[in-house]
Amino acid sequence: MVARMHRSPCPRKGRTGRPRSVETDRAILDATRAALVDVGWGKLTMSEVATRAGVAKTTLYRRWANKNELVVDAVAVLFDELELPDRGCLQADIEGVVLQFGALLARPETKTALMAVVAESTTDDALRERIRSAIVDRQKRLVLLGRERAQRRGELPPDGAGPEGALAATRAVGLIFDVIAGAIVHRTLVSAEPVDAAWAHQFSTLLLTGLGGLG
Amino acid sequence: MVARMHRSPCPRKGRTGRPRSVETDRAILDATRAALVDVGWGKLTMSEVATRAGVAKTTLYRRWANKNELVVDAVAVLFDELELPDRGCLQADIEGVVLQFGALLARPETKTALMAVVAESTTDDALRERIRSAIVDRQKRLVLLGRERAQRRGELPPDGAGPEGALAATRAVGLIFDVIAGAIVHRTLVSAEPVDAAWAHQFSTLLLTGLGGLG
Amino acid sequence: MVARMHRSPCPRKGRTGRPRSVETDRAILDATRAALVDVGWGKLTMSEVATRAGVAKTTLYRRWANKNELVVDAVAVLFDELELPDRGCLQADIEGVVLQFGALLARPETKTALMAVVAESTTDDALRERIRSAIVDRQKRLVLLGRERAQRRGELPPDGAGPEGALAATRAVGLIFDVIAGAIVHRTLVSAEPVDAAWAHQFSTLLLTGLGGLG
Amino acid sequence: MVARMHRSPCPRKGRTGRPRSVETDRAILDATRAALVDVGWGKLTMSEVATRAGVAKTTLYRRWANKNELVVDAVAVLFDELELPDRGCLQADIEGVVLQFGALLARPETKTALMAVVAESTTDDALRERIRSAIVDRQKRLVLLGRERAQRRGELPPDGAGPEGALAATRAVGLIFDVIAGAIVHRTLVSAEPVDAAWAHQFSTLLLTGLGGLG
DNA sequence: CTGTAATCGAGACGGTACGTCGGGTCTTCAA
DNA sequence: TTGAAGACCCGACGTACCGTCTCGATTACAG
Repeated sequence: MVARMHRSPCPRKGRTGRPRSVETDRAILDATRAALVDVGWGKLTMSEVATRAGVAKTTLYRRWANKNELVVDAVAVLFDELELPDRGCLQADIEGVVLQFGALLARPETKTALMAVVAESTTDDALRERIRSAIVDRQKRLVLLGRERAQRRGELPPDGAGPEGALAATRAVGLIFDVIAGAIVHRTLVSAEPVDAAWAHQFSTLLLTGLGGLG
Repeated sequence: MVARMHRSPCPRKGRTGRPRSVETDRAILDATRAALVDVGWGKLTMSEVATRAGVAKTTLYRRWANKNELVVDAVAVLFDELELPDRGCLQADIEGVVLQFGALLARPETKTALMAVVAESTTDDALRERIRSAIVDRQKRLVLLGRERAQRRGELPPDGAGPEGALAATRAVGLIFDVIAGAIVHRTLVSAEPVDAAWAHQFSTLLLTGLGGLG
Repeated sequence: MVARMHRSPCPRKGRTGRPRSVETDRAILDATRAALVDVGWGKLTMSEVATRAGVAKTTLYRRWANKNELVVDAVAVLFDELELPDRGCLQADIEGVVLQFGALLARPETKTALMAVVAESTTDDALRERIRSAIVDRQKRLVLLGRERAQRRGELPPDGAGPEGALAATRAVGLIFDVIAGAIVHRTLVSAEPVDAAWAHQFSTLLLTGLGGLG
Repeated sequence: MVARMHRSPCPRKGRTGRPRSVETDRAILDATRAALVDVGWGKLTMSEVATRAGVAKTTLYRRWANKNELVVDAVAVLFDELELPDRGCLQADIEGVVLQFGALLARPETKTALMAVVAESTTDDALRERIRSAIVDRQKRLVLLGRERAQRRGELPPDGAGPEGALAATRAVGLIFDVIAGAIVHRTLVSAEPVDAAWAHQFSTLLLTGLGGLG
């Protein structure tokens, strides 16, 4: 385990020396997103980000070990927007979150960066962990919440009792999450087609009633 | 439109001079995959590929315009393995293809490269087109085939008549493809968990019966 | 002209606030010389000096405007050792001072730093002035003293009378200084050979009797 | 001993690959001297040299390991100008070469760079060797030539016979070289005064007749 | 004593240059 | 014309120092 001094300045009491500027933090993340919009992930450079943020390259590297980690943090805050307002029934809830996530992925900064860092994470465990905690968990929470709400409404059967019931519930949440998020990502990035109301409706129908329901 | 002399050696009749070695082609693609396994997409370099293939960089660039296109071709051939043997019922067919695609994505060269080039394709139309023709269409074909087979078996309702029926069918195939491929990619790369028989079964059940069926 | 607050703490009367530590001054100059010995001029850094002196970089810059000036002062004190004991005759006096200066230049901190700051001084007038007052004048004084002593002994003709006599004397001192100091510096740094008793004798002979005396 | 691939491409017969451009060599050295004139040694950067030469930084580093070695080579060619025309008598010969060398050192590119690389050479043996072969030996040759000519004229006693005679001659040449070159360097750089005809005359007189002759 | 005004250690900061690396092109020679 | 070798231009990398700055914590001397 490397002695990571990056991130989390963690303003300890006995801290000496000049403290890190919090404005600088924000300026850098904002600049990163702006640069992603303009030049995309592939052409994104640390120098460019530094220049846009009005900051020295050194300052970037003091906080983030590399481009990947910076971008994860820059993009992560966008996922805080995601919410799950109660629209009365499960299908409406699903369509709502699908549209929200679709809109988020339609933004150029997300589109170009998200899969890139995921690809990098296949050979970088620290990065994968950062993605999980900064992005994935934020999304999974919504699936959990929606499922519980539907169970309260009686739209979905309650979790089985005992430990194996809890395990099955966890598995189900994982599966549903992969299906929903995966489908949206795939349509947006691979198929390159928009996640609109029509698609969201068709998708939610499939999810609720299975393949037979599509006809 | 750039004057693409790349790819498609297309052995024209009146072609003069020394012909390109086909062994060289294979050696390069093999070296590319081997390098992907060892260093991942992020650290992959053209020089490295050239060295491994025992070939000069010039030779690479004579055949592929850039790193992205080379990698797409190197990975694309792996997708030729995918088949859809008739296992008797729709659910078994789905589970079979899910496991096949899961196994393919479990290979490090696919895992690290696929999403990387997809990410690049968000800012490179030529690359997106190459991905579509070399990879996506190969997969979509399987969805189409499986659906037709299930319709012949009576497991799924037949396409509606007339042009709007055909359109609905196309939409359905697109949706199903995004759901299946998206779920597998997401589980493998983002959730970083294996696509095994249990998961394949649970997923196919969800797909066939909808959320309610999970309980 | 910049408002130089550097150097010369000059304990003014009405001075309030915490006074500068004099021990710190010494510690810094010692650390500078030690660092020069270890890493040479080219690799010398202010941070390194600060660390060795157990002092913050700020403290250095409060006292010296830059690396050059610090090094000049650090090296200058070494030139205070130079003396001109009366050895009875001019040649012995010359050989004595030549050996002293040779020994001084043989020290690694002097060797590596002296010509470096001289080189810098070609594009920095303030630095040249500092070198002149801190180093050059200390040496020139010896030439002046030796010449006067030799004139008293009758080994050299007295200065001519009147203003043009004084001018000629000044010119002669400058010339002699350049010849002696230059020869020693050149032998040490460029020819990279030692200034030992034999060389000192041969050199003093040349100086006293001219080229013909070498045979 | 490091495997130095720098310099001396040494166009071997069986050489493959694109050969190094000789024009590039010249362009770089010219650019180096021009940059020295404009910004001085201290502010000289490899990037600046590369830009001026219309060349990539990589190309510089392929040929020279660092700034010091590049500058030595760039300055060295200037020393090829030095000659020793026969002016009839020893004193005139000396004054001629003194003025030539003085003029050379008065050029800003020489002034700022020469002592800088000499200073660096105190902690870099490879650099010292390069300086010796590229610069020092070119100058020493002139001393040797002048001495022989004066001996033929009868202005200086001939070398003693036998091996100890040869040794003494070598020592004398070394001494004379250090005295002449050292005096000129010292006057130019340290005393910062010009080497003009008057000084050259006074200096040559001192060299020929000794200190007594100055009166 | 107590406030004021400096000093001090620590370290963040904006810069500038470093020396290296990789991408993609071009040049030479041999096959 | 292909192909190997490698020079070349370009641009980004991540690091190292520079000299400045902002902190909080110490001092001395003045009132």
